[in-house]
Amino acid sequence: MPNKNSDGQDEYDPGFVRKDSLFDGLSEEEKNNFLESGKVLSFRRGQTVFRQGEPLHSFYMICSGIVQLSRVTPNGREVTLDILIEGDMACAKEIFEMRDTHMVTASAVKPTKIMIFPKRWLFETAQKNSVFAINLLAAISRRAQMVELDAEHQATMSAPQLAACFLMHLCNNHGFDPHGFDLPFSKSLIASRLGMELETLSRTFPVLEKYGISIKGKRVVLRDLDAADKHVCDNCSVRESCRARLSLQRKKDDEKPLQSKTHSD
Amino acid sequence: MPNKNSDGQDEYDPGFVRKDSLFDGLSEEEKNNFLESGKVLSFRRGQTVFRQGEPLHSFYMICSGIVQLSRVTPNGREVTLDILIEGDMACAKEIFEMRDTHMVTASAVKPTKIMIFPKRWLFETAQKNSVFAINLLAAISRRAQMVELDAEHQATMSAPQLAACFLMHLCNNHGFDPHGFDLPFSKSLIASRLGMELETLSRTFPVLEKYGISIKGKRVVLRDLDAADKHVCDNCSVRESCRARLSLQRKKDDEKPLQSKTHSD
DNA sequence: CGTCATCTTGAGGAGTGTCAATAACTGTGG
DNA sequence: CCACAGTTATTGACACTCCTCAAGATGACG
Repeated sequence: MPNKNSDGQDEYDPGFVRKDSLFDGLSEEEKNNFLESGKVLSFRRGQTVFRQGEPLHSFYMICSGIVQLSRVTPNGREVTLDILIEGDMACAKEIFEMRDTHMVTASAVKPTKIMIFPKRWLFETAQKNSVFAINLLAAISRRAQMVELDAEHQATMSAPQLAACFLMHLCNNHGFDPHGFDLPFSKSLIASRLGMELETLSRTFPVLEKYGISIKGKRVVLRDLDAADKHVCDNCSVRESCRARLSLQRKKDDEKPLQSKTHSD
Repeated sequence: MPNKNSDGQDEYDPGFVRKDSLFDGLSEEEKNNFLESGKVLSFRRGQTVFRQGEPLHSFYMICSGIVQLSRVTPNGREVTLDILIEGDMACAKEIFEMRDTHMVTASAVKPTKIMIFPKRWLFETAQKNSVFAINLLAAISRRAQMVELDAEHQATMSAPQLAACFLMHLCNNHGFDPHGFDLPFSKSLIASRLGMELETLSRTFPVLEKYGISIKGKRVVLRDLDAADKHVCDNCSVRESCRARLSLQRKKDDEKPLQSKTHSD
């Protein structure tokens, strides 16, 4: 259970600020100054962070946990647009688009801590601090590029390819060991994220064995990244990242044979 | 044929700077100052502006004409990611992502003029001028939102719905008269943009009659926007825009019965 | 050990992709 | 103005992928 301070909000742990963050290139002082504008809230598994159509007040950064971004389309279908993890941000797009309502619904997939900033803060900081503005541009651009690549995948890849690609990315983004890791969320969520039905996803798993990927229950093993690569996207260059991690892992294994980074939860 | 000045580049006509442009909120002086950093080049129908994989040097703004952005996927399939028109920009994403090569290929679909800025210029201007930076953030955010909505459509809509939605957007974006306009580019391009085969697109047209949309050759008539709306996306709120244009058109028709804005070429 | 949620497996059908033949349009040269 | 070739689009037949509905299987947890 998280500690609460006098305001009733959780104390924050700035450790989540990693990756290619908005605070890159800022002094520790500036960074901490910025972080004080936000407050950290905790969400239970299944709890809604914000809902599609509600007024948009804040900018969000995920400190820990997992958040599903979804939309209910006019036809009544639910689509998962993204699955956010530690270090990801939400609603920057909408804020700079000057929208006043949320386009998507965000809900915690597991216990999650989120840092929340007033949207005015984001806007004004981008105006005042050019380093921050450039970081924001980079982050939003990166995200836009990912979405575009995603759309390309949907258009050109089969269900098994999509699944393989997703698993490799997952391994990469979460820092899992390709030799074996457990899915951090349900297969239904994955299927929804990939724009396919759960049944279709299930049926891809036997096929993926051929690509050197095996799934038994929640357990995933990426055995042969080369084989996988033949059937999946080069663009993502996941293989390279995964392989880098693999050899890193091997070195670590040599040094401390007992260490396992699989469950970082 | 465009005039050439002493540098061999075409003279520019800043009239293309419309829409929710990067120069919003800047003084005429600043704006013109900025425009002087760019030069306008002309491209023939079919000519390549830049190619996927080539080094990325510039930021682009379309002055007139139509540009197809496409990618060849690792499987060898070509996907059309976007179709740019007057006022659209290209490569901002890639520049702020710090990429050094082009992700996509751009080619002129018809005779096209493009204003070209050094990528350093874009970067430095965003750093120096906070209004410009915010405009950039807005533009990239808007684009990202569109791509996301597009992906949602691909995932949830049938081929006829996609086609109907595309035609309504087309009418809207190009400022055509819903009562009747000619497609400004080939149906193959549209099919490729919608991630479907030309044959599939062709087969949607008879179906679209039911939705109040008729296509005969290049001629398109959006007869019943309400009927179309029932079968297409609410999100896009194309109907509203089209309807606004419809009543605008009616007023114009009342005033000057002979005017026709269909062929703006 | 039963209950609930999550997942797997099966059978059938709708929607698209593929291949191939035909038709319409576009521009060129006689 | 017409015949011609080249491009672009339509139409048909068939195969394949994925969705839908339905029935089990597995796993988590009290």
